[in-house]
Order: sequence, then structure tokens, then C-alpha cells
Amino acid sequence: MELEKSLAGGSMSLLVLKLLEDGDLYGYQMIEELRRRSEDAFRLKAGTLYPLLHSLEEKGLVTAYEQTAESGKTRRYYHLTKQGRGALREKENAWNAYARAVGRVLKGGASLAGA
Amino acid sequence: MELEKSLAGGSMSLLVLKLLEDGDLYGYQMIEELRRRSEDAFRLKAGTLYPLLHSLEEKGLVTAYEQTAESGKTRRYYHLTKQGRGALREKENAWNAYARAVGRVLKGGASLAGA
DNA sequence: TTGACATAGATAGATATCCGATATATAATG
DNA sequence: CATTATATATCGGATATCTATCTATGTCAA
Repeated sequence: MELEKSLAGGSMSLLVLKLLEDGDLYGYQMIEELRRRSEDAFRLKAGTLYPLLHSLEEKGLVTAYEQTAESGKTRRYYHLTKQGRGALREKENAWNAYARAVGRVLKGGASLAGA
Repeated sequence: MELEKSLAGGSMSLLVLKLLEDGDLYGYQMIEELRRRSEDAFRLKAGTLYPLLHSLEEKGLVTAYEQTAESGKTRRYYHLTKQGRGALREKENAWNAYARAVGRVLKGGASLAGA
């Protein structure tokens, strides 16, 4: 496809990295945050998120640490690394380029197009 | 994911249907048109397009007919059906909703977000 | 205390999208 | 005649995401 092969389908990692820009979060929290910030449009599933977090960790874009809440529940927090911030910038740029390109096609309709 | 499961990754069918809104096209031509209208951002591959066209035909969103050019080459033209126009509208709406939702997440950053 | 429910994390399997490689056939070009 | 561009097509594979399922703990009500 060009423009980062998998941005069309790979926007989830962009969104997750973006959430971590503002501070460390644990998985379950990301699901809620994403839902809130997207105004209910993105309902990320656990089965999507956890494997994704593991792969981001493997790539060095995030680091993880455990912390037990007052409640007693152990939570696995994720932190955006410097490398992760770089990747986030790239993905944001790629997304913007992709969205603009789609916009051009959707706009270029009928009368315009200039034959 | 919500919002039409596969729009993030399924924008190709939207773009192809959109191209056909302005008139019938044959496959090879769509590849060039899409590249032109997206200003070189989308380089749709033949291996992506032809199976996609077959599936759009199966779903009744397009119809196909053959026509031999003066050059002698036989081309398979695709025509957008009424049903296809309906699907196009839906996909455009879904794309816009998706893009807006991504926009909200990407914008909602740091200082804003409102704790 | 027992059961239901929300929280919290994880994996396996299925499906869809898209690309790369490959194949065929004809027209144009050298 | 050989190569390149046009034109269509299929197959195999990579990747992304979802569903379903599993484990485990905390909370709340009956």
C-alpha cells in the first residue's frame, strides 16, 4: 500500500502509544481511556490490546513494571520510552498522510477530476 | 473495533467504489486513477485489486462487462450499481467517523485531556 | 459464605485485508 | 524476435483484529 504498509489497519498501536504520551497506564485503563477519548468510537478488546502491548515491549517502544494498588490488585503499568516517542511521531505523520490521501480521493469526485 | 469492523484496514473497497462513482473503469485503469487522485500515495497492487473487484461483484455492488478497445485489448469494465452507491455512502460515513475518532485521540493530548 | 460481577491479564483460533510472487496473453517498441 | 507495457488473474503469506476462553482477585449483596 505504501505509506507504512499497515497504517490503514495498524492504527491501534498509534492510538495506544498516544495514550501513553500523557503518562503511564495499565492495560485495562487504556481500554477505558481510549473509549473515553474517542467518545465511544473505539472499543478496544482485551484480546487485541495485550498481545499488542507485548509486541510494543519487544520492540522497545514501551517498558513495563508491576505495581499493586491499595485495593490489592496488581497492575502492569506501561511506560513510553524515548524510542517509543520517536515511533509515535512517525506513526502520527503516517496517519496524517494516509488520512489526507483518502481525503483527496473522496473529494476529487465527479465534476472536478479534470478530464 | 466498532465502526464497521474493517474500515481502518478496509479502506481499499471504499476508494475503489469511489473511483467508479464518476464512471465505469477497468481494473488497470483504477490502479492508475487511484495513484493519480491520491497524488502517488496509493499504489494499489493488481494482486489486491482483482480479487477485491470479484468480491464486490459477488456482493452486487458492481457489475462487469467486457469491451475490446481499438487497440485490440479486451478490457473488463466495472459499473457501480445502485446498491453499490448505497454501500459507498455508508463507507464514506464510516471512514469519516473513524478519521474523526482518531483525530480526537490524537488531539486530546497532554495538557488538555481534562483530568 | 456463597455467588455474581467488575477488574485485570493472557492465549488460541478464526477471519479479513493486503501484498509479493507468479502466470497468462496481447500490443507496442526496438 | 525480444523486451516492455498493458491487462487480468490466482495463490501463499504476513499482519491486524476479533471472539472465545481461561485464570485470578476484589467487592458487594443475599
